[in-house]
Amino acid sequence: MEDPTVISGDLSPKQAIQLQKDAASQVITYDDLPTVKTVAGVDVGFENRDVARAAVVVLRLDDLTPVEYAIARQPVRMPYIPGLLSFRECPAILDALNQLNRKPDLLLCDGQGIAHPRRLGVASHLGILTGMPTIGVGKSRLTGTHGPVPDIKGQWTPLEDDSEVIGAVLRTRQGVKPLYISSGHRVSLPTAIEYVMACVTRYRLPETTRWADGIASDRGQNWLRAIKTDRS
DNA sequence: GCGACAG
DNA sequence: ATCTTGTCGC
Repeated sequence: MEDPTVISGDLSPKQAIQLQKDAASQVITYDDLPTVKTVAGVDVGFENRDVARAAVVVLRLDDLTPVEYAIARQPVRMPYIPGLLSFRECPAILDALNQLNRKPDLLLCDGQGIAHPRRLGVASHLGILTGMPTIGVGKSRLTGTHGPVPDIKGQWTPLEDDSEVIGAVLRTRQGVKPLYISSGHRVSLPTAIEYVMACVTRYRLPETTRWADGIASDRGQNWLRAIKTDRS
């Protein structure tokens, strides 16, 4: 393994796991990010199981207005294996990110950050690959345990693995299942929670994720015409 | 050996 | 992730 972070071609599960162990040591879990003016949401949808469609939507943090988006389609190379999600989705995401005119200051990814068996969920892996600050926003648990979460918007409970805090189980809205937040790269857990809440309005998912979901999935056209694109 | 298991 | 209608609750 020359560069332990590169995803080149198809890897066997064993190779992928070894790469994760090597790359995990490069993850930064303290705050090392610039002033955040724009936040992007990234998500991947699938067309007929064999084509991945990644969507990246950049929003202004102050009013959560979308300012730019990009979509990338790529043939699927790896199957979905719990713990190895990034190898399946990152190629398409990187492609979409490269299409942006201006890089966002922060990335909110669907899936875990360091709340992962080897501390390298898709958000952390994407952070290492791009060098960008990232946060993991999972809709369900991959690993770790936690106590009950108060049913009050903004409240959270630590997610831990062997008495190590790897994330937070956050109630983004009363009466709905909580979200699993964790540091991706260059963002601490407290800061991650703050930014996620800053992107939440009246729904369970932050606006970044809602926009990316909509565009990555089928009815993307409906969401696209709602964006006043400033691209040619 | 028997579960658990992001999207 | 994706397949899918109506329905319960604030």
